[in-house]
Formats: sequence, C-alpha cells, structure tokens
Amino acid sequence: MTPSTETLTAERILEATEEVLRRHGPAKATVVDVARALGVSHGSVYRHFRTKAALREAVTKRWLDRTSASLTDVAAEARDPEARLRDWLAALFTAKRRKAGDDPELFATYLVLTGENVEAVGAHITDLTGQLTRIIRDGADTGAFTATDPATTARAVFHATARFHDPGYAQDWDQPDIEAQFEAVVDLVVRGLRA
Amino acid sequence: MTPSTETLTAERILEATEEVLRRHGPAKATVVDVARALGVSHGSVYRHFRTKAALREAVTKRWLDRTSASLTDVAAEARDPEARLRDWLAALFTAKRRKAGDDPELFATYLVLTGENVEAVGAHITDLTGQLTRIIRDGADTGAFTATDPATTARAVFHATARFHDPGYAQDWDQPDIEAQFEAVVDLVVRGLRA
DNA sequence: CAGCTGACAGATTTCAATATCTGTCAGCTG
DNA sequence: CAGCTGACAGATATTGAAATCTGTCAGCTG
Repeated sequence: MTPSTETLTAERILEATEEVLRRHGPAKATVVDVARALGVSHGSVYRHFRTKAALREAVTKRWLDRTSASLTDVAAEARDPEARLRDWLAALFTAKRRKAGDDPELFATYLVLTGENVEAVGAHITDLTGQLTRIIRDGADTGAFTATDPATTARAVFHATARFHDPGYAQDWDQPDIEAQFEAVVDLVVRGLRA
Repeated sequence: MTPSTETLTAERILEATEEVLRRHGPAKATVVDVARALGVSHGSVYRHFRTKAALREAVTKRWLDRTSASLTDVAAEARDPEARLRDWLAALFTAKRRKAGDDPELFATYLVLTGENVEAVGAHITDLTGQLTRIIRDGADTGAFTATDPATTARAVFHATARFHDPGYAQDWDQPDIEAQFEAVVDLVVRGLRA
C-alpha cells in the first residue's frame, strides 16, 4: 500500500508476504497483494522469487527455522540428559501449543503452507531429530541411557511424542488432560531409554 | 439399479451405501444414488435412517467395528503379555496398512467419513485402548510390566504408537524403513513398560 | 394398514461465463 | 544499465443461474 524509498529486498518481500498471509489467509493471498502492500508492481516480486511457490516456501522455512532456534539452546546445554530431554520435549510442545492457541487462523495458514512444502518440513524434522540425537548420545555416553544407535532412537522418541508436536494434532491440544497425557508418554519414553 | 423383491432392511441399505461410496467417493455419493442402487425411492431410505449424516455414521461404525473385531482375539489370549502387546500392535499396524495400501481411494473415502464422525472414532479408540488396558493389566498382574494405572498407561502406549495406526500418517506407511521405525518405537515402549 | 412413492420447499452443488492471477518480457526510468 | 513497470497469454478463481439433492409428508398400493 505505502510506497517506500527503501530498496526492495527478499527480506522485505518475505515480511510483506507474512502480513498478507495473516490478513487474507493462504487461499486468497496473491503475489499481486504482496506487491501492492510494498507499493511495487508484481513483476518486481518475481525478480526476487522465481515463482509464487518459491515465495511461500521461503516463508515456510523462515517460520520453521524460528521454531527450531528456540530449542537449540536446551539441546546444547551441559546438564543431566534425562532432565534435558524432558525440558526439550516440553519446550517443543509448549512452543507449538502456544502458536496454535494464540492465533488459530495464522496457525491454520501455516498448516496449509507446511502441507505445500513437505521438503522444508522434512529438513525441519531432520534438524529437530538431530537435536534429539545429541541429547540421547550424551545420555548414552554418561551411561544414563541405553542406545546402540542414537539417531534411530532419537527418531523413535520423536515419533512416539508426535501427538504433542505434530500440527495435525493441534485440535487435541486444548483437552483438559492433555498435560497428563504428555506426562504419561514422556514418562514411558524416558523409562524406555534408561539403562 | 436392480429392483428386488427382498424386504428393504438397514443392512441392505448399508451394503448399498458402501458400494455407492466405493463407486462415487464421499463427495458425490448421494442418498438418491443409494436408493437407485436398491431400486427404491429415496424416501424409503429415510424410513431407516433419519438423515444422510446418520447413514454415513452407521457405515463408519461398521467399518471401524470390523477393524476392532480382528484384534480382540489377540488381546484376549492367555499368553506372555509382552509378546501379546507386540503382536497386538503389529496386527493393528498391519490391518491399517493393508486397508490403506490395497485400495487407496476407498481408504481416502473412509478418511473423510471418520473426519465427519469424530464421535464414532472416539468410541473406536475407547474400544482399542480398552483392549490395550487388558493386556497391560495382565502384564502388571504377572509382574512383567510396571503400571500403577493400566488405563492411563494404555492410552500412553496408544498415543506413542499413533504414527503406526492413525490414518493421518497413511502417506508414510510405504516408506522403505517404516518397519524399522515401527520396531524402534515398539522396542522403546516395551522397554518403558517392563518392571 | 405398513411400507413405499413421488412431488415439493429449501439447501447445496454444478457449470459456464467472467474476472483475477501467475509468470514473462520488451521497453521505460532514474 | 540495473531495476522496475505494465501489458499480455494462459491458468486459476469467482460468481450467479440452473440443476440436483436433502428431508418431509400426503396419499397410493399390495
């Protein structure tokens, strides 16, 4: 809407795209809308992103990366691996649940985007299971956990806790006993890891 | 299509409805189609089912009950609870995976139906976790498992293995290493249950 | 007269015409 | 002349009128 003297960068386009997605939703957000929000012609947007799909993918990646970043600290700490694993899983659940609860419409939008960008989601999951692998390997090293193949075990832990981070289950995250369900699964998984 | 001299029963209507759903898919299957398939007027169908939604719900329940029935035997056997649990989970996974793989279109149809009938799905899940509770309680009684609250533990096991029975994950069930993923999660869960 | 039919009102879906969008590119502009 | 514009072709989405469907019920039929 507002023309600007600032140079048009990929970054500014991504911010405008997020805003347009927030306003119009994934079905109605168009490249023309993004250009209008930036006060440029839509041809200029295509100078920075080859296709609309590429633009949406970039937005999706940014969003997923922001989620991962908030967890890396927990994964990297030098503490008791069991407590670290519990904290990491709780942090992941809390982060996802907050995103889903705070702005359900925006969350639904990102649910559509992740559905469109399976590859980006795959990279995100690889990142997350990598963080888990680190915690589990540390646990195996200190003797707290049994794990012949930390990477495989990490993926099993990730799959076993899917109910509490997979956006497809977001509808269940406001059940009154969801915390108890989370505790029960984490307890089961942690017991399964112990040496 | 073919008129019949047989009396019109709920059973016959349900069979015809399954056939119509198979043929036309969930979006295009109409009550008029079902009536046509039975050679009656659609008014007659409404004599047995108050609404189209009720008819679809009945079809959904039948389908879910057929799945449950194939597992009750495994749950009720008098054998080593750990082996029984592994067999039960494997049987559930195999049954779902076969349904998804054999006729993907029909499976997609039932995915829509289960989405429409959350209540029926809830009853189905209650049934399945009930079967799991029995196995786990047996394990706790024989001393093979630790479980202060078998029902809660059963639900945790069900949630932890969701990737291998929740139809939402059907798209992942033809990954080459899906069996290894299943083994890893089941091993983790079984270790978590052991006393 | 129990069970079925078929006409009907209102809701939903389909379809085709119209409008908008995506992606390209020749040419304009600072 | 690097970066942007705006017109354009083909693809996609929107719209509103017509067709079909859902659910009801008075009356037919065996």
